[in-house]
Amino acid sequence: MGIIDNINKLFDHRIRLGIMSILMVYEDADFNRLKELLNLTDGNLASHVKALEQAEYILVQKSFVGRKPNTRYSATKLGKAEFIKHIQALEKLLNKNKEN
Amino acid sequence: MGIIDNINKLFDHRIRLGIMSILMVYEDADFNRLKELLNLTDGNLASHVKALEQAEYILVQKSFVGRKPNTRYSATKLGKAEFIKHIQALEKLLNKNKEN
DNA sequence: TAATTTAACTTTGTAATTCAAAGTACTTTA
DNA sequence: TAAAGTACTTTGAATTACAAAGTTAAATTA
Repeated sequence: MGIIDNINKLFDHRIRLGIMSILMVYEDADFNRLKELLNLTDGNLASHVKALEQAEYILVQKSFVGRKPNTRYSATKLGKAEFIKHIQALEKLLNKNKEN
Repeated sequence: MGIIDNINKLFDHRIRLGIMSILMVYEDADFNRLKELLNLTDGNLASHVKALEQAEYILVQKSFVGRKPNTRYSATKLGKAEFIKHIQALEKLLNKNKEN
């Protein structure tokens, strides 16, 4: 088993990593907040959240805020667990052989 | 400026991240060591080290060890500096808003 | 000396990924 | 009624990733 095998390929991209790290800090974030924080086009954001949604790492909730449609995203239990595993794999990789 | 803009695209891939993290810990590593540690095919490893070499993040040194050809890779000053910047950007992203 | 092996690639070709831009549907605001 | 906002989907081009096979050159083994 290689040392990078525990790195989750879905998180091995700055945008999805960014989305998840935002959703680890905030309970939820809506489409436009993510778009602004990550500086993305609509289509690009949509495709990345879709990938995370299909993996069931995030939950999508549609509603109306006032009269406007609003889509909120939040990390699922699975998503949070996988994200933590990913970070631990990253840390392990980066701190490799500091002691042994 | 988005919060992921300081993530170096060259390092935004588990294999190249793995190569660099190895070369941050060890002065150098040869082709077969990297191949084994990262569990890669020859061609795949060759293409990733080439990308890092072209960016001048790693240095390639060919020699003979005993009677066998041997290719050693080491991180350049630039590579080390960029890697550290990348890790700091990662940490910043992952610890986002822990205090503010 | 001929065949095989090892090291480190390069080439090839396919598949997947990424992304901007444009298009869509619906609603609301001017 | 026109323009703008929300959240997409579609399109298409470019890039990237990867395994597998081929290559080169030297070394070893038969």
